[in-house]
Amino acid sequence: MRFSKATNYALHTMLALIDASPVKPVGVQQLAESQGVSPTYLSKILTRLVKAGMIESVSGANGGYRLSRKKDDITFLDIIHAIEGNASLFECDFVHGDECQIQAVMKEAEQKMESHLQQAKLVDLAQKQVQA
Amino acid sequence: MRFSKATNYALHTMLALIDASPVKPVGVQQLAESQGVSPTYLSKILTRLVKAGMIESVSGANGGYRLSRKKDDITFLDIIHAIEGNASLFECDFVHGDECQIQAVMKEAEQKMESHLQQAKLVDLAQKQVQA
DNA sequence: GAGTGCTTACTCGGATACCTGCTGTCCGAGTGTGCTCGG
DNA sequence: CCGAGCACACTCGGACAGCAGGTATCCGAGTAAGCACTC
Repeated sequence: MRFSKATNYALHTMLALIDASPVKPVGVQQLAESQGVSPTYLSKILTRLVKAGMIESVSGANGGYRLSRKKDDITFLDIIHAIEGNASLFECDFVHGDECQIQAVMKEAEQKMESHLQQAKLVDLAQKQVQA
Repeated sequence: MRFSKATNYALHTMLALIDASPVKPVGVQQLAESQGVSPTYLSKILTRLVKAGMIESVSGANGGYRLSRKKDDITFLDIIHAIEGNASLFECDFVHGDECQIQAVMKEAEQKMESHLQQAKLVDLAQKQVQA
């Protein structure tokens, strides 16, 4: 169980978009080049972020992607859920009486991680980079 | 990114072994039957737990598996690491200057989850089941 | 009665097959921008 | 000078291929317990 590379691409791309202008969109080619991914593949990933309502795409010449929310609203968890899905990390499909005690513990642990990711905002990292 | 079914099997099997006698081993067939898995597959999973030093196998007639540690020492994290591996959930293989800020946040979140899993012990669940 | 050997029950490990999901590519379609050309 | 039309740059979405890893099965080998049989 690992996070997919797509999640990594998505996080880095969002960070780049936060640093960029909120008005003028950034092209996929430029975003892909800075990460060493193929533009077509990155486009596929960004489509998921668009559907999640985090960014919006501008087609046509000088098109690209830009944020559709305020920077402050974007958490790690939002991006991860948009890419990986909202499904629980652990699912016990056995039929015990009542609920599975093991699953309960796993979900607690998962929520510990998620609460940290929900509190972490990408904009904080962007500011750090600017300061450096 | 999800936990594998093997992890679920391993956790349930360990819980069954904790409830069972610490001396007399439990056969794979019995363990597999209670979870609806094939014995050969479960055997493969348990081999990993053996290599991790959590249980030991007894071959021959009336053989099977039994704990090789004290019940109190067995945490969720031990089992998960034995099955899923110790690798980090998130790896950023890009070459930024210094370390990746994003990866740092992800590792913090991962550690939040792991610390919870390390503190959670299977023996507590076993007791709950006995009480019920 | 004791010891030897056979049968049986069980795990071990490797090899193998299947399938799902991630990763990545290709291509046709749609869309907006800017330029050109004719009136 | 103005507007229509064209070429270009760019994203969108589906279809498709490759690959890795999880899931599961099969089979031969090793091992210990229990029983029978012989001396």
